[in-house]
Amino acid sequence: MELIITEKNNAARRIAEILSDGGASTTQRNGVNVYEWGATRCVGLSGHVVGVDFPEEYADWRDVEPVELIDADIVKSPTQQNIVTTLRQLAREADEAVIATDYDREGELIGKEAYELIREETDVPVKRVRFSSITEREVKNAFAEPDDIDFDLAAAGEARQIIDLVWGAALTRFLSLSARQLGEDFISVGRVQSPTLKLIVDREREIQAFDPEDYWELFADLTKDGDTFEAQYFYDDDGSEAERVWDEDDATEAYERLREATSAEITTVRRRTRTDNPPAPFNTTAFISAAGSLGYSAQRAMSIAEELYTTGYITYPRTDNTVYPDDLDPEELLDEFVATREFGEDAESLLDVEEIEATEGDDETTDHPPIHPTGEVPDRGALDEDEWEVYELVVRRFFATVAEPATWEHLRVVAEAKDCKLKATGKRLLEAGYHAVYPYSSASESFLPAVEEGEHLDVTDVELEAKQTQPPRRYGQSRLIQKMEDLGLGTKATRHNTIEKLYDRGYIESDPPRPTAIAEAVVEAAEEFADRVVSDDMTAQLEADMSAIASGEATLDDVTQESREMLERVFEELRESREDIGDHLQESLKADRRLGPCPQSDHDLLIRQSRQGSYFVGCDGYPDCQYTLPLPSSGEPLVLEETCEEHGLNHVKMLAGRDTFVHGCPQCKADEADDTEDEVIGVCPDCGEDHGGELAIKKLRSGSRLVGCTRYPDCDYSLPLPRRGDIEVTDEYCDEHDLPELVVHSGDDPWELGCPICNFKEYQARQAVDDLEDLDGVGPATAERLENAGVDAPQDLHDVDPDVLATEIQGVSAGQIRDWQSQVPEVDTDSDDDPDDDAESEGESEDLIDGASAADERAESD
DNA sequence: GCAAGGTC
Repeated sequence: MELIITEKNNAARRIAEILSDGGASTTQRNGVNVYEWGATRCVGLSGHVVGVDFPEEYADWRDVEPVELIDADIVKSPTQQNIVTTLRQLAREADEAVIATDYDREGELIGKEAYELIREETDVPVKRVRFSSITEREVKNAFAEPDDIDFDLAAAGEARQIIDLVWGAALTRFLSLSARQLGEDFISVGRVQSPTLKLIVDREREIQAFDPEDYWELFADLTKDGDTFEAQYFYDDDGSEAERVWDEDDATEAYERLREATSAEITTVRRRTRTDNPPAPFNTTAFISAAGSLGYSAQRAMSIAEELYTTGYITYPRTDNTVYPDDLDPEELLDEFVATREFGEDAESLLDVEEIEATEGDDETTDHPPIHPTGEVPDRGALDEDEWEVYELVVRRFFATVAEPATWEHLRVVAEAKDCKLKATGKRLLEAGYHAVYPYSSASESFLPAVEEGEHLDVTDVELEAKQTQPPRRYGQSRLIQKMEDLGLGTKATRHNTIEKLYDRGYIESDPPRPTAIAEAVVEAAEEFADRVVSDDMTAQLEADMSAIASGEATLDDVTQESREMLERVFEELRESREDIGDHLQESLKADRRLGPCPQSDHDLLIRQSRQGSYFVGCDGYPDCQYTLPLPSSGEPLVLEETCEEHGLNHVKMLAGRDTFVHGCPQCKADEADDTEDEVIGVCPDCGEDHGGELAIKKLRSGSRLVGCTRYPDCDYSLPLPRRGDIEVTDEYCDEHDLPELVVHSGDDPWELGCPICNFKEYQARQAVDDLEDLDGVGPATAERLENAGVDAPQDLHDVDPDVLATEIQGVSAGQIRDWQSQVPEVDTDSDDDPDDDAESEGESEDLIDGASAADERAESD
């Protein structure tokens, strides 16, 4: 038997299809797809299936001095047990193995990892095939002439693994221990994340240090035959044109002169035709950047692209390549779009030209083709709105790369009035070219009337504008990813994750990202004691070392030993300053939680955490000052830059994934609640009969709203209400619960929430279905199939027999169902479905409802 | 529990 191993399942499936001429069948072993035809088996890994780590005795951070990690052994162990087991089983049955992982350095290492697993089972020959795109020609050619694994190249990748682990783990533990930050809030450092963070911190330093300068600009309206256009004053500054006037007296003088002018003489008219070339094919960075200008975060853009890739609509989204492979025939691909409603016309217009030639970018690599549509075109209804928008972007980018250039006419006009020079520029699109199929890059025209030299135009309006120079702008996510690529930081597959990691670690917040105080402190500490780890030099050196290993000029041991010695020297410096560093880090962590002055003492209010883990606002002067304010019960609080004018407190944002919201000033929120009367809407279903409790719309000091019992805290019946919007109590009543229907007014569309009990029940049902998608390997489509089969919530999985359910649902194996079952903790379900049972634990919903609950109310009376 | 790199 011949065994073929690829880097991912998708590649295995397609290679099997090609080599078997469509005759391969799929079976599952240990929940892993294996493609079979004749005497061949093909299996996909999931990237690295083994990982490096320290031996177990180094696991406890408190027991081990961080410096000991430098010379600790490093062990490899399976991280994807199912796949490793399957690979071992298949290896035992094989007479020959072929490694067909991706054609790049990491692919070589993943291939070598597979090789080592195979070698533990058998001595059969192991070959290596390389191809840059999974097309029939490339794949068949590669398999016709197999090569050997490049062990030097794989060793280069291993050196990276070792150096990253040793530096990252040792320094992360050192900083975390010195600041006494052990649990979840450890302080991380790494070769890629830290220089990326420094980029953001350095930019922030520039912004902080920026000293704005005053300047003035002058504009005059010129009119010809009723057509008016704006011209800007300029002067000669050492041979170059300058528009900004730095001296106020000069500016007013020019202004006075221009105001006296009634006409201006055109002295120069210059026309030029400019060619505007279509963009290069998408690699990952260019794609993220284009999606960024449509409003998608890097992370979101990539996750949509991955979804489109796995469903087969676009090619592999992680690529450095900007040159289409020879196999790609643009005409053939365009043909696939001709019959479609959305793209038909554009595709046809592109096919209209004599010869189609695609653009090429500067980067040509062997990893994968540039991102382009596969030619399998989805129905618009098969995708959600975001997916369609991103898909259309990829299609149109491909269109643009095979379209004609655009041409522009640029017109520049210079006029003179009272010895003052004025200029204006206009541009007109002569040939739309690629803009006709790619509406994302700007093609806006600016109008100038046709004027001739020597002509006199009326000066109708003159304006003097006082301005200030602006600090540099913060990097947006896509700009940051671009910078990372320029500096060689991270890879196409990891850059967006690195940025996400900085958010998760509390190093940056908002978008564009702003560094927190702890981020600044970490960068400062690293700059002083471990400059390498915040510099892109470390990556540059590592790349050079890896090249040396790959070419045989150096060995893995040489390179890792030298790196370890360098880290030893860093630790010699660090040892002395451990306490100072720790103090500084702790002070910065506090600064990130500081809101502003306490109204009852000279101290500051801070965000604090109760012993039960809930967040509240408390005074730094505690226990002398015991002033507190509540915070919402869901999410992690984040201090925003913006402050409340009335109380001088920073606004607070509650981070809770999709349900993140801005809470605002906690003092304002508490005051609002104090000033709002409860509004009774009906009888409490729990205690109305026995004790006369009533339900009322309540506003809590934590900012939440709820429908709760007036006998609180004796009765804690409650239903959630949305956080925002005005609530209208209508005179229509719910037959079942005898409560008024509610309508929420916020924005343009009123939201008919209805009876609060009915609403909450629906919300819980919806939530349960959504929770299905939180299981690994369950997407929207699978969730729907599960729901149709009667699994409405993750808990329901415990009531089914995997073998039976697997026969009912297409494409789902019993193994997968068992895996999902293991992801859901089994709890004793309360058969009583009284709506307030779960009110306390429910989170916030996607549309407006929030988890206002009895827990909130309790928190305020504490 | 640390990194960065794969992939889902």
